[in-house]
Amino acid sequence: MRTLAVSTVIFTLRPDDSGVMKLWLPVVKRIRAPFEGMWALPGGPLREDEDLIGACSRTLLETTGLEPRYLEQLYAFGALDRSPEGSVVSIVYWALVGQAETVSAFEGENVHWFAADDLPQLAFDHNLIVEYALWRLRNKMEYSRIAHGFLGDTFTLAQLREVYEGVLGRALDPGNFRRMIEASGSVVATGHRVSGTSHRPPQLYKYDTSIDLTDQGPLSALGKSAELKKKLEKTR
Amino acid sequence: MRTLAVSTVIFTLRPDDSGVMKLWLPVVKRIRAPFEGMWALPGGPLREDEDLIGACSRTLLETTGLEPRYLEQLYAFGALDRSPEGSVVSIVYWALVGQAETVSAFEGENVHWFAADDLPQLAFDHNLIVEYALWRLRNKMEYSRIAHGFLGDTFTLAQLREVYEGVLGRALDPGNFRRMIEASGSVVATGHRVSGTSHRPPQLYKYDTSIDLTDQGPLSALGKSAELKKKLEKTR
DNA sequence: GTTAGAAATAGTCAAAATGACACTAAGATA
DNA sequence: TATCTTAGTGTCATTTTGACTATTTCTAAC
Repeated sequence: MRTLAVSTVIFTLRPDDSGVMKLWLPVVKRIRAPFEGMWALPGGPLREDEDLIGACSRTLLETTGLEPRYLEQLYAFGALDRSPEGSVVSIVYWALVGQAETVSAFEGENVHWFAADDLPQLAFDHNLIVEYALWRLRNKMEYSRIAHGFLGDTFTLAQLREVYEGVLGRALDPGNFRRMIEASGSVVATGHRVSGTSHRPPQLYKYDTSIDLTDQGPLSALGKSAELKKKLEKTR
Repeated sequence: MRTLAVSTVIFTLRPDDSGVMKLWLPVVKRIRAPFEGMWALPGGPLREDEDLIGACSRTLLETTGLEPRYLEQLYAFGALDRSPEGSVVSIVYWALVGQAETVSAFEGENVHWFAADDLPQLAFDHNLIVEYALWRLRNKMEYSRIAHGFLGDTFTLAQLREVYEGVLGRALDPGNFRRMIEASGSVVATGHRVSGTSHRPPQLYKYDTSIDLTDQGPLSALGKSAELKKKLEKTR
């Protein structure tokens, strides 16, 4: 029988030396063959009694200490030559964590964070998987609201814009960005402002939770019909 | 160990009584428990020596006689309560076949085609899976070129438009559709025309194969990201 | 032949969306 | 009080989109 495992690509945003937001991700050191000693995506085999996303959350917490707020299936990799020993089908998820959550993450001998555009050689086909996850993240950025996966409950439009800029890798016009976000109606002003800045205090916003546009796979894709959505909750 | 299987949702387009194109898909009768006697998506367990897409093509050919021209991974379903007996992780693919290819398909006792919007109760969570595949198909229609998966090598713009209309479920303006397709540059005129129509003879087109925009998963997504992104920006 | 019908193809026009950029507002700080 | 910095607003030209109109080119009916 083929081995069945899960892995996760988890992204966070960190400012680099020049203050520009960049994508970073954690990898763990492999402690056994194949690829012993190399960096690899966190993950592990699926247990008898758990579903895919459960295995994902568990292995992620065990290996990195992270509990991402956004977790979505990326792809099932099942090429025969993926692993030099035995053949493994990996269901890969991708996730977003805010900077705040990363402080509770392990970091040291066995867990290390790299900039997504400066990764070392990883075990298996994990470099390819990261490339694909990056492509998906950037793509999804343009038509969904996943950006808040990087942010806290409230945020300024400048922070939201920095997320977009970091992910898309280019600067965006503040005025046009504001117009775009306001037109989407995905965000509501809290009425509060940030004080202590050396300039005009920005307003704090939060996501409008009355609508959810993030694609959590088949489970939320059919958001239009309420009954279907209810039915789907059960299959989760 | 969990059982690992593949299934496929295969779509084709057929005109209904009033000539409007509708989506149809084949299902096979289950010959053993669970859900014995019910209709289910074609598929089967993964063999030791084959990869995911290979298993998919094989089971599809064995059960329905179909060899789709477009085959893409949809999702991995792994909820614990999917199956009443044992727990199964299904890697589901979705596929498109042209009307011409469907003549070689089996049809009878054990294989039956249904209109996608008029499906019976299927085994397992297969109705849910079809819903998701439909959503993906419609979505993908708007930013990629999968439409030609339904067509032959050459086609008129009216035929291409009928594909879009059938999938999206609404009529499209012929003039605007032509403008959109021509602007995308995805299609080139062959110089030939269809004769024998009772009106002005339409030109035959073929897909510009110098670019391939269909997303065949992570393997082809790379290297084409620039074009894809450009395309995506255009369609937004 | 001539003409009606039907779809192919081309063209028009206003509304909406987008991108570049200027301008005003409101705080901290020197 | 002047200056700096970002928040937030407004403008304008260009592009895109949707709804329509007009013209072309065939077959079939007359």
